[in-house]
This record gives sequence, structure tokens and C-alpha cells, in this order.
Amino acid sequence: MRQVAEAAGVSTATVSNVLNSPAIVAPETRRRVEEAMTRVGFVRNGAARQLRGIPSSVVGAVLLDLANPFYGEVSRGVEDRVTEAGCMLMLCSNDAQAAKEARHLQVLEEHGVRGILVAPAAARLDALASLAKRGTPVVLLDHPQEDIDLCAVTVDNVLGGRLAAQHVIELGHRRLAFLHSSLGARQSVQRREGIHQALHGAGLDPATALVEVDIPPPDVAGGADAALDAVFADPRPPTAVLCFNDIAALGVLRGLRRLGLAVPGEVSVVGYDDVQFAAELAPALTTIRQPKYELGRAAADLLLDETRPGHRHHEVLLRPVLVVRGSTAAAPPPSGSAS
Amino acid sequence: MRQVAEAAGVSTATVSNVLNSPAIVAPETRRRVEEAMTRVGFVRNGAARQLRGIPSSVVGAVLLDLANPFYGEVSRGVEDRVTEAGCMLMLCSNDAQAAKEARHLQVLEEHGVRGILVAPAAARLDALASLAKRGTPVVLLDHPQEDIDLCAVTVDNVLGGRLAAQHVIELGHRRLAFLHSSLGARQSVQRREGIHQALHGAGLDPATALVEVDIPPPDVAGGADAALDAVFADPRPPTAVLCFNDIAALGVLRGLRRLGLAVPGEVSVVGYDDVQFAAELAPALTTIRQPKYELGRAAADLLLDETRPGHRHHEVLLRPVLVVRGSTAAAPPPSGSAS
DNA sequence: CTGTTAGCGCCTTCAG
DNA sequence: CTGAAGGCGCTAACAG
Repeated sequence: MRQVAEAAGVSTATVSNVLNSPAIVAPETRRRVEEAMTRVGFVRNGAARQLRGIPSSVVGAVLLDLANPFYGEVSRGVEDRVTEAGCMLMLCSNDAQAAKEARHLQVLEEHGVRGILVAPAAARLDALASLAKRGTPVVLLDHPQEDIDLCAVTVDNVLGGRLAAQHVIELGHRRLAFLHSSLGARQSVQRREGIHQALHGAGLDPATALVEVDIPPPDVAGGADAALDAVFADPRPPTAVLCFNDIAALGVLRGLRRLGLAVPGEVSVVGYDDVQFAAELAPALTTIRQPKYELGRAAADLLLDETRPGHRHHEVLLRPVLVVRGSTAAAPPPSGSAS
Repeated sequence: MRQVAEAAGVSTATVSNVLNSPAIVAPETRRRVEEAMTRVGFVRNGAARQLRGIPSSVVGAVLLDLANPFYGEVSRGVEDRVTEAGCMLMLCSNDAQAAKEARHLQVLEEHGVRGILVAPAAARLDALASLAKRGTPVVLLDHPQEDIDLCAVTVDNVLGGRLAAQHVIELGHRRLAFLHSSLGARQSVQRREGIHQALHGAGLDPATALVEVDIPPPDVAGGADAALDAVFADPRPPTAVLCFNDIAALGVLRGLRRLGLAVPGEVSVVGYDDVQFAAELAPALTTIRQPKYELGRAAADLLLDETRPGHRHHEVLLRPVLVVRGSTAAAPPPSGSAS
């Protein structure tokens, strides 16, 4: 900046004014300074500005996994909103590991970001609460507000689980499997709750009507595929499989093909998320659609609002929707294979 | 930091030493300082450090579109490599718009990032070259080095196009369609070159054997679907469709279903990228696999190496691979519908 | 309208 | 091993 000032024959303060309040600089001087800037190849130093107290224009986001198409669409929503506000995004994956998450949060805080969006992996949220108390706004993404005083955006998982279960129950299914994973533990608990509600509503007992299977990370599709062996070894196997996301459903479709079970003739499959490819699978996947892009946008919205004077923390609840396609059908008549 | 120093009854320099060279501080003093740090809730100020000249630990990446599963996997490769080096990632999408890209690059430079990975949208690369000359290392991702003196990582697109075309030619197809998009213009040119090579190799004339269709952005799948009407209105329609990515192939499968054309019985389809869902489509997609994760990792590797003293720019060329699945089969016998 | 000045928080000499 | 001092680039306040 000093170089520019010298080249233009003015002081650094004037250069600063050209940058920040062009209106108060004489046109001729301004022109000279601007010319000098391009000649010298001047680039503002963000670190110095920030040190001087200018609010940062980068926002952080800690999500589960960038390569997961669900979070891909979520981050696109975040990015678009944040870009509109003239900000940039520092993105990272926590891979469901609290330690990774803590490290990322620390670095983001040290960088003095304007705020952080986080889909928390850690069981306890105290770290986030104190982070916020120290002055870095935090917005929970796909996690309920619970007792913490933070903004939050969630999609109603209980409703989602209920929609999925009600759908197959209405089709006559009486034995269901629910495939979940520690990668979506929090969501899975709530969706299970919704499934239980639907079962009770139909007069069914979860203890006998529902098989639960945990898919070990990290390979969700492969794990789901492999998990089916045990599920269908049962003398009275389920006729409908509910999955905690579409990737797992991908694995289920593959596994059922491997086991020679027809979809939806013998087994119905319901996914979750409605990622882009869900409609094109064989058969097209019945699934619970989450408003992914909106989820990201809404979270970014809340975060950007944090700096507004009258801001008050609140929770936004989005609603999932059942999308019926080809992977679900009426339950097959009970076969005589009862042992 | 001053607060910590006061709380621990030492000077700020000692606090700094505890942080940066713990070994040279007396254990007892160190303990006291560390205790004071947690008590006060001390957080290092990244801006101040950077201003002081400490090299930044954030690297920037400007890719085409975060929501695109291809770039999702690429960025995961970048992220993992960068995290290993203790760095963070500032990610953004350029949406194939040179203006957006320029803005992002500027902000990244102002932030003083350690380096920038870019899958360039701009036609000319001078901006990148001068960026690098000013001191921010730049690595081209999925773009050849050409005449610019920068590191670059690419996947051999000519080979990819040739593999796709050779495969269907060997299956007896003599009329091919190639669906490309301005979203992948650069890659498309090279893949077309590969297709031409394959056609020539088989003694076919591209002028008559190849139909080219441009899919207008932004909806690739929908655009591909819609584009088929014109393609198959031709009296001698193609029997094989080569797509510039798997998303387009998704749309093609949908469109062919809509038109009542069997895959692979009447028409063969080849995708590109081999994204996660490609294997699970109906039918499973024959496609050209790109080493996506490796592409990201290799690019990050090159970037991190830029700061090494003896570094010399170079280009890494990765090889794509043909993955044959269910969407391609022998060409149908010529029907009598010649007009 | 333009120049001067001080200081943001940290790290690194240099003395002690 | 610890303390004091200076400066990284920028901007806000004030003086000219």
C-alpha cells in the first residue's frame, strides 16, 4: 500500500480512502491512485484488515462428509446464500469424529470467521456453546436446538420415519427392517421413533414387527449389502426395508439382487434423502425427500442474521416428503415357509 | 494474550514461547501459563500471526460445482491431503462462470491463502499466471498445463473418449451420438478428439458416423433427456450414445425410457466419470471411470509441494478406465426403416 | 480534500 | 530462562 501511495504521490491514508470511501476523494487523485494500484499489482491484505477490526467475510461449515451427495447439495445451498452476502466458505468434513470436529472448530475460531455452521458429530454441545459465548456465532445444521441457546435448522426426522413406515404398512407389510448407521445416529433415533409411532398406529408391536440393523461405517452401500445376509437368514424375514439414506438403499438393491429377491415383488425398499440419482435406480427408489438445498440456505441465512442487532436465536423446522416410486409395492401374500 | 500473561504473572513473550517453543520454557512456568490460557479462554489470533508473516494454513479451491458428485469426490481427496498437512480448505464453485471465478480468486488472494487449486472456467489463464507470479501458488486441476508454467493434474480425456468409442464400435455400432455441454467444454473437445481417433481407426467417417449434441446448462440430466427428441427424430438415428458425464447418462436413460427405446437392446449408453450410483442404475451404466479422489489428492500434493525449496512445476497425467456394465450391448441389426 | 498518527495481536530479536 | 521493544498492513480519528 505504501508502494501504491509513493507511486501515486499521495499518502497511504488516501489510498485507503480510495478503497473504502471513493466518494470523498478528488476524482483526479482517485484516478491516479487507481492507476498506480494496477501498475504496482496491489492486493489488499485481508489479515491486516481483520486485525484492524473489519468483520471477516468468511464463514465456516463443518459437515459430515463432502463426498456424500446429501451434503453436497446442502453445501451448495450454504454457498449460494453466503456468496450473495459477499462471503466465502471454509468447508470441512468431520467424518462423524468428534476429535476432527474439535480441531476444525478451533482452526475456524482462530481464523476469526464470521460464524460457523455445524452438523455436530460430538455427543455434547458444550464446546459449541462456549464457542458461541466467546463470540463466534454458531448455527446447528440438521440438529435440533434442544436446550442449547443457538440457532438451528432441522428436518423433521420423526415425521420422516413415520411417513416411510406408514407407507409400507398401508401396502400391507407387517415385518419391517430398519437399516441405520452410527454415521446418522442422531437422525436414526428420531426416525425410529417415527417408525414406532406408525407401527403403534397400526396396532403392531415394534418388538416383533421391526428388525433393526446397524451398518458399520465407513462403506454404507457395501455394509448395507452385506447386512442383508443376516436379515434374510431369519425364518420370517421382513418384506420391507427402510434405509437411513439413499446410499444404503443403493446397497440394499444390490444385495437383494444378489440374494435373488425381487424388488418390489418380494421386498419393498424405502430410501431417505432423495438424492439426485434416486429417481433413476432400478427400480426407481421410493424415498423420503429432504429439502437439502433449502436446509443449507436456511442455515446460512440464520448465521448471517446473527450479526444483526435485534437478532434472537431460533429454530427452523423443515418438513420431509414421501416420494413414491417403483421400489415399493403391496406386500406379497404370506408364503408357506413358516417354520 | 496480554490477559493470559497477566493472569500467569509473566510477559507476553513467555506466553508466545509456551505456544511456539514449549521446550525452552521452565516446566513450572509453562504449566502456569497453560492453566491461565484455559482459564481465560485464550484463542490464538490467526490474522495477527499471518500479518506477522507466519505462512497461512488455508488452501483455496475453486471447482465447478460442489453439488456435482464428481467434484464432491475430488474435493474429498483434496480435503484429506490438505488436512494431513494441518491445513484447511476454502472451497467455492465457479459454475463455469469466469466472473465468479475471478471474484473468488481475488478474495482468496487477499486472504493470503497458502495456494489455490483451480479447475478453470475462464478461457484465458493469464489471471492465474499473474496470481502465481505475485506469490500465491496455483495448481490446475483437471486442466492441462499447456503453455502456462504451473503445476497441473489431468485425466487423459483423449484416451477416455477413445475408450468409450472403441468399446461401442467393437460392439458393432456404426452411428454414434456424443452429448456434451458447455459445462465441460474443454474436456469435451478432447474426448471428441478421442472419439474421432477411434472412428478413424475403424475406418469410419466422423462426418456421417457421429452426431454431436450440446446440452444447455444448468440442468444436465433434464437437458440430456430433452435433447434426445431431436436426436432420434433422425431417419437414421444413432444406436449408441456417449455422454460427457454420468449425470447426462442418467437423463439419457430416462429419455430413452420415455421414447420407448430399450437399453441396451436398441440403444447403448456410455457415461463418463463412474460416480457412485453408476453401478446401480437400470441398467447398470457402462462408463469411463476417472480417478476422482486421486485427482484431488494429487493436486493437493502438488500444491503443498510448491513451498518446498527445490520445487519445479510439473504435470501429472492420470488414466481413465473403461468399466463395462449393462448399458452397452451389440448393435441391433440394421432395421428396414431406411427412408 | 489530504496527510499524520496510533494501534489492532502476535512474534522475534536483543538485553538482562 | 524471562522481559522490553518494534513492526507486519491497514484504517479511523483528527489536524491541516
